[in-house]
Amino acid sequence: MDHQLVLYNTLTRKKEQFEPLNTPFVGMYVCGPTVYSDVHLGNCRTFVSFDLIFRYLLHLGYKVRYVRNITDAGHLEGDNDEGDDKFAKKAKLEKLEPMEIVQKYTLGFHDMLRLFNTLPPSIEPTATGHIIEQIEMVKQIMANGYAYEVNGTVYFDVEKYTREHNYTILTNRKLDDMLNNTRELNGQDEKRGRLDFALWIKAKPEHIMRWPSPWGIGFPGWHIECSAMSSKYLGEQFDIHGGGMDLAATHHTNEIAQSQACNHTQPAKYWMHTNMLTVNGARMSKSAGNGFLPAELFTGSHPLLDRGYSPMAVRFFMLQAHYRSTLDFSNEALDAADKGYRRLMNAMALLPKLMATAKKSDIRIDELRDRCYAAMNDDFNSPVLIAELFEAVRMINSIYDGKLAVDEPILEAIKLLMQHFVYDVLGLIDDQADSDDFEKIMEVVISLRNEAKKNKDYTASDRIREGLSAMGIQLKDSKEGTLWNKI
RNA sequence: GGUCGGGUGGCCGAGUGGCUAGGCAGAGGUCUGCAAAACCUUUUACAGCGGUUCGAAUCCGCUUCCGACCUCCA
Repeated sequence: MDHQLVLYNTLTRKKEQFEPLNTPFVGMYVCGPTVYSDVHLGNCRTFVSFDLIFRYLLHLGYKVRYVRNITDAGHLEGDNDEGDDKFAKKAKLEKLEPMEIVQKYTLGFHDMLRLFNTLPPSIEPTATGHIIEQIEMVKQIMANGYAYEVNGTVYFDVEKYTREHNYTILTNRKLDDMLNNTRELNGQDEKRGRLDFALWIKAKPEHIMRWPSPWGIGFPGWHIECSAMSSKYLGEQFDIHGGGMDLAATHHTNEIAQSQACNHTQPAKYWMHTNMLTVNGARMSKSAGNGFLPAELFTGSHPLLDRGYSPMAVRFFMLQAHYRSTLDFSNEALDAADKGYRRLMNAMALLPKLMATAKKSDIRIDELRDRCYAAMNDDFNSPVLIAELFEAVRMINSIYDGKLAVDEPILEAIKLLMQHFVYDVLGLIDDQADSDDFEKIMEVVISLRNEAKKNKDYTASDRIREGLSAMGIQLKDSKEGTLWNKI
């Protein structure tokens, strides 16, 4: 691979040269959603971020196997291995089977991500589909001496693990502080150590999602599924493990411990964490009730939203910030992003209309292309990439206006550059593209208006323009002809 | 309380020891029947206080404010 891709590794807390374990193959595992409720915009940001990463790795020519799980079992309300099962609780609330809940929100999740134009992962395994693998992994961890069973529940022995390994390697927290700050053990707790977590949980009689195991009827703990499924599909060691930053401290820390205890190896070479979407400075979260649902986002039917925004405008908004920075949501910010997105798309629409007129042009397109790659190679810096692409937008507009002359090879290079970065890497598409029929109707309307203009019948031409404007179609006259777009 | 990350112009958001990020908004201009778009020019910055340095928004220290994680969340 001829590139200098550098990415930030949470494990080492610095940017590192990206060197896959087995070039050109790349294994990437990303923690997917727990499908017991609608995804909100914050969830989507994470998956859009990893979509950008996936797309860029593909663009560089890697053969990427992208695995993203669906958590459909074992995720309790309290992470201290207590509380109700999320699916059972929701099922009771909606008077449905737990798997109906899973199906409903899995479909909703897929619909939402399709609207954001994310590429589907190579494999999307579910926790319930891998109970056997999880049981096998728990057995191996026990055999290796890092887990113990109490009354049908199996716990991971964190204190034993810390004697040989660095449990907090991912977050660099001090174990003593964690021990002092962890919630008091309640009376009925069976755990030996307060940091121990459940690998397998005994099902109470009323618990619906249940499977037989060597320790009795029960269900898997939340963390074990990712360890079991990532090693099944990507091997005991793979390249990239990703997820939201909020997962690093608990979920990913436990994943590393489980894999290490089972396979005697670090599961992933690079750990990547995406930052949170915030609203008025506070994290968008399910419990805070400040999250937006798809329908609310698109229609603007939420108290915090002034109007609706298209999924592509929102994707552009997200990509204008770096994935490791928090991104603050506001109507003003979305409005600005929407306009910038339209400016970019209008330039893309102009691209096929451009003509090479010069024998030789002095546009330095190769320098611009180098800067685009440099931006993405620097830890997937999409905001800088977008800034560079706006350079190209200005070029495209100037060429169209006849203010800039371009020769054939350079014009082709510009087209290819935009194709690659706007469509392939950023994954943006024009959400206002219309059917051929509609395009043809508009051609007729515009030619009628231009005839009226030619005859200086401005009353007629303005009536046409105003009529279209009332429908949300904006006309733009120029020497080269009349363009239109929807507002 | 512990750990970590931030405070950049009207808004969003990159950058990071010396060279205009970019988008949106504002101002002026070119073009145009008018409008819009486009193009050109342009105003407003790096939380505060010290220190290092020829030079700091960028490094160091202190102060202050905000956020995240430590409890379910991407």
